[in-house]
Amino acid sequence: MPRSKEQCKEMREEMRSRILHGSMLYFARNGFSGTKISDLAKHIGIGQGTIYVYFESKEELFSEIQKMVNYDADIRQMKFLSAMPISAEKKIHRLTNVVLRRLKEDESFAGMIALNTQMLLEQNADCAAGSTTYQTELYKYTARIIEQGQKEGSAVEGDAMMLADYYWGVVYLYSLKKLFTTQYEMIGAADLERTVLKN
Amino acid sequence: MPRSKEQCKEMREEMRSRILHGSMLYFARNGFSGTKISDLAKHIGIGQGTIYVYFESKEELFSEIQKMVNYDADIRQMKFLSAMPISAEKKIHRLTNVVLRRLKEDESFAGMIALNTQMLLEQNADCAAGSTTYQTELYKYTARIIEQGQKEGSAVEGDAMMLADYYWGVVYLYSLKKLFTTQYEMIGAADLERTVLKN
Amino acid sequence: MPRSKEQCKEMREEMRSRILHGSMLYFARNGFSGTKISDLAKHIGIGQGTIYVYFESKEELFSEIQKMVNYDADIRQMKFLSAMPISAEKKIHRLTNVVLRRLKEDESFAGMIALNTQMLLEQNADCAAGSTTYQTELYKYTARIIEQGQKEGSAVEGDAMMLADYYWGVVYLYSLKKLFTTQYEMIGAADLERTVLKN
Amino acid sequence: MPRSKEQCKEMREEMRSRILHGSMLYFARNGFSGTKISDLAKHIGIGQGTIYVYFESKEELFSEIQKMVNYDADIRQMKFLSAMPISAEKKIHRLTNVVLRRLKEDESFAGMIALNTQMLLEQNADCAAGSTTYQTELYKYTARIIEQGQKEGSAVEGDAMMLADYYWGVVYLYSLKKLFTTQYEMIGAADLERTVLKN
DNA sequence: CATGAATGAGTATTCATTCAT
DNA sequence: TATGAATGAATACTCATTCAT
Repeated sequence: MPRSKEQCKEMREEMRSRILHGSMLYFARNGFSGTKISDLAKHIGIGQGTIYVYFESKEELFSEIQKMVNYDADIRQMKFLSAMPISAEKKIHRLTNVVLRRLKEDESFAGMIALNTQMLLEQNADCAAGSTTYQTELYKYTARIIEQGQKEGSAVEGDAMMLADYYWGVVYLYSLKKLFTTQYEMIGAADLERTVLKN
Repeated sequence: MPRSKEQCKEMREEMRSRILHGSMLYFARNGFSGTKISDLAKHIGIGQGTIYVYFESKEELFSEIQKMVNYDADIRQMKFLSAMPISAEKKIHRLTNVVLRRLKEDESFAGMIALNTQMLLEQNADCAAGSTTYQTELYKYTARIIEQGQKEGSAVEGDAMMLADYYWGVVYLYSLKKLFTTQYEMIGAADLERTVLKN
Repeated sequence: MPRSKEQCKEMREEMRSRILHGSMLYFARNGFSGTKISDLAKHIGIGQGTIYVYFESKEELFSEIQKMVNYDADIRQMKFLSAMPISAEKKIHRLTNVVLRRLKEDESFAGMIALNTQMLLEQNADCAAGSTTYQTELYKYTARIIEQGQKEGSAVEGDAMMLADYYWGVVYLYSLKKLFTTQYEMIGAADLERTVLKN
Repeated sequence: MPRSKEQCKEMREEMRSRILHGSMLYFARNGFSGTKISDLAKHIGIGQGTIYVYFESKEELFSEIQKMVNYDADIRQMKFLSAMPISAEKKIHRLTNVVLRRLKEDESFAGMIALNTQMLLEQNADCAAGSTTYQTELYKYTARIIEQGQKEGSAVEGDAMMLADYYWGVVYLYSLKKLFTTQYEMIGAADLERTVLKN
């Protein structure tokens, strides 16, 4: 018995994660059918077969990536933010700052947003209400903040859910820019906030 | 030879156009690699071989579609609009009304916007300045209107080209909604205009 | 080095034998290409790599199995039996009893017969007279008994070698039944003997 | 519209049949996992893709072959034979003659028998009573003849179904010889009949 | 011209084999 | 020595493209 069970499991977890993370941007950029397993493996720096040690099929890999990008740390933060005892305007400032900073620094964040939003789009097409609670949860808390802002007079009028959708839609838009264009100009906080805030 | 040359040519033109239009939404929805010629042909209601009578390859078909959606009627209108002797605010109102009406009524318009924007995104990635003058022309005239608005005090501050890009980005966003989701809520004129107009 | 060389060698021999025996039925049932090393290892209860410590390749393992099932204890017994000073009928009774008893009790025997016969079949196909002396030796002594029986009037007429082949063919047949079917009815001695004996 | 619908359908039927028949012997000889689609296609003289125009997968092709070799012309003949107003001995003579003649002349017949019997063997293993009514039907009518023979005193004693199984088992045995060996000696009628007939 | 059956290059997936531990 | 994770050559399967009708 060469390696301890624990070491083994750790290694497995690590490789699985490596594949998952290494694939995410690839899928986000090229879509499902535009992504070749052979390219993917080369890009990650592993053999093609290795992918099939960890995932049943290309489809399963993709679906696991979708699950991964759905992870709820963000949701909890949003829930927390929405419940804070500060003005909606401030909340939106904070949210916007966080979002734009991550978008600037972290390509993975852009990939996550892109995959999530695309999932949401395609899933609506299927009318299969599916598992995409992530976005809707995120939207729900964002809408809550917007409603607070509407009461406080800082947010624009209109259906809060739709406005939340608008806000995150614009975030998606600039995620795409981050993913696809090399020389792009990131949106400014003021511009993004204008989707939901007056003035 | 019973039919005249003209009739023949007409028929050819008609079939070509049928393929082009029938493919556009398909490509807009599924992307290049997500679109199978066999599905496409079935969807259009013709044989697979027929496509190859009119187009050299899948790539040529796609590129012809891209050329088609680039057609310059829109550019001329924008040029005309930007040059009109009215306030920028009014111009933006008009533009927005036209855009939203077409988006509501016409799925093809959504497809056009989607394909154009995707082209722009991917092309930047390639750093091949390519043929996408369409968008940039459109953006240029939009930027011109925004600059006018900035002078008049109705438009928000910032780089006009970037704001134009933002405006059309949001239009792209709701084109995607139109294309993918069945039960979607179209953005309102006020929300769209807020990308570039104050208040 | 705590263990003696002998112990070591013994352990090696033991594992080698374990693999050989554990694989035999698997190959007999699923054939060469129907047998996966991974399944085999799982079935034996060892790691895949272990097999390659003892055998160069899947092919070598298979060929070693074929050698093993060819082992000559049986041939010597047959030689001995054929030379005994009793009637051919009695010899065939004895042979049949031994064969049917082993077939009933021992799945490995069925596997051995199956592999041997298949080897014989496929080898003829290759026209490579190969190493399968086993069967032919066995057949030779069986044929000798049959010839004796023909002189004594107890055996049916015809080419003795062909009748031997028939006899063992039927044994192969019921080996397959043993290997593949759970609820099967083993052939009776009288039925088997009728391949070569009158009455 | 180039070809008439009928012509088209005919061509399809013909190619399907060509694949089916061209594959049968290949599968009978090499088994499922020993058969490569690429080899198969080369052997039939068609492109690999063509196979997938007619069959979903290698498995489906194999299962369609199994259905094909199950075809009931034989069953009807057996039913007819078993019901004829002649002695069981004569019936068995006729059956044996027909079977041996076909076995001699027609390799496909050998393939059919081989596939059918293997199916029967493996299916019993699965305990899935499956669709293999063919063999059991055949066995049933054979058993009926044997029972008649037992009453008439020409057939050996014992469970008629088991004897039928024995008879056809021997036919399987010589089918394998036909399929695998080039220089083989076909069993004689008397030898085959001795499985079920006295003397 | 229009078709869809046939094709093979390209892509996904499997599995015998290797190798670090 | 024994292991099982990693590998890539081999294999199954797909799909853009061709071509006979």
